[in-house]
Amino acid sequence: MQAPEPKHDVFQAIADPTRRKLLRLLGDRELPVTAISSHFPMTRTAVSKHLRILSDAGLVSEQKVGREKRYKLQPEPLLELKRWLAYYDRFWDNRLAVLKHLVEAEDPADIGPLGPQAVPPGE
Amino acid sequence: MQAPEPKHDVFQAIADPTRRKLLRLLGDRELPVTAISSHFPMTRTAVSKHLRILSDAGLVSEQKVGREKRYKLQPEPLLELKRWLAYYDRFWDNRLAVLKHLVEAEDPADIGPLGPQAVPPGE
DNA sequence: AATAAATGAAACCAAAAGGTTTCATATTAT
DNA sequence: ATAATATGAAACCTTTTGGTTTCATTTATT
Repeated sequence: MQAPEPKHDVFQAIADPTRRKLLRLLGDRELPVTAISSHFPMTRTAVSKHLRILSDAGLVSEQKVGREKRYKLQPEPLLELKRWLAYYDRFWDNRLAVLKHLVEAEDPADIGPLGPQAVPPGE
Repeated sequence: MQAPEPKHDVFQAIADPTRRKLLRLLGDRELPVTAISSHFPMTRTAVSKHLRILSDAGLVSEQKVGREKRYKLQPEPLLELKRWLAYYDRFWDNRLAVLKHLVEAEDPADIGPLGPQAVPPGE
């Protein structure tokens, strides 16, 4: 089997502010197009097109339920962005490392029951 | 003094693959336009315009030296992207945490004792 | 002083992006 | 069966984007 090779890449997908808002919205809840579009100052069709682009980039998944199609966040492709970004860590010096920590700071309770040891040996 | 309020945002700036290549190139070395453009299959003017967009987003700085203008990476605005991205850490589960660790390849001692993050306002 | 080099601005162009309205289709409700 | 709802496709429009060529300006070289 071959990799899906998305039509739109994640960099382009997140370039638009509407699409970034969509991702935020669909992280919380799984929603059909009409419900989604009520949050935006544009037509349902326009929102639908944005969703298509996000879907092409693998950032949302679609599930058809009766006559509606529910969209939900699929965060995995954002890892590519994270990887791209990680390259530039080397350019941030110690002053900025402070900010970096503030920004990255994870809730320790949110790491999950397995904790950091969940990473198998041999990494 | 007021914040510079960039004309182009970082999301849009990195959406173009040429501009991402430019950032990589200018991380290593500080270069004038003509030297830069030799790395790209387009005219010097086109490269110059891309540099302008990166400059507007604060991602490169310009220094005039004689008749040439040297460009260099300015990584700080990428922190905004990193902050935006950090929001989605909560959606990656343990399976993906493995990949995340592979991808980030950070010293575990570097994770630090900081508490939960403040989710930034805006998108 | 004359020439060459490095650059940006301007005018222009084709294609892509972001939006609209209209229409067709599938599914549910009455 | 009929009507209403949810959606995508199509055609269309305007603005932005990514590129070009040409020209003017500033700064070296010879």
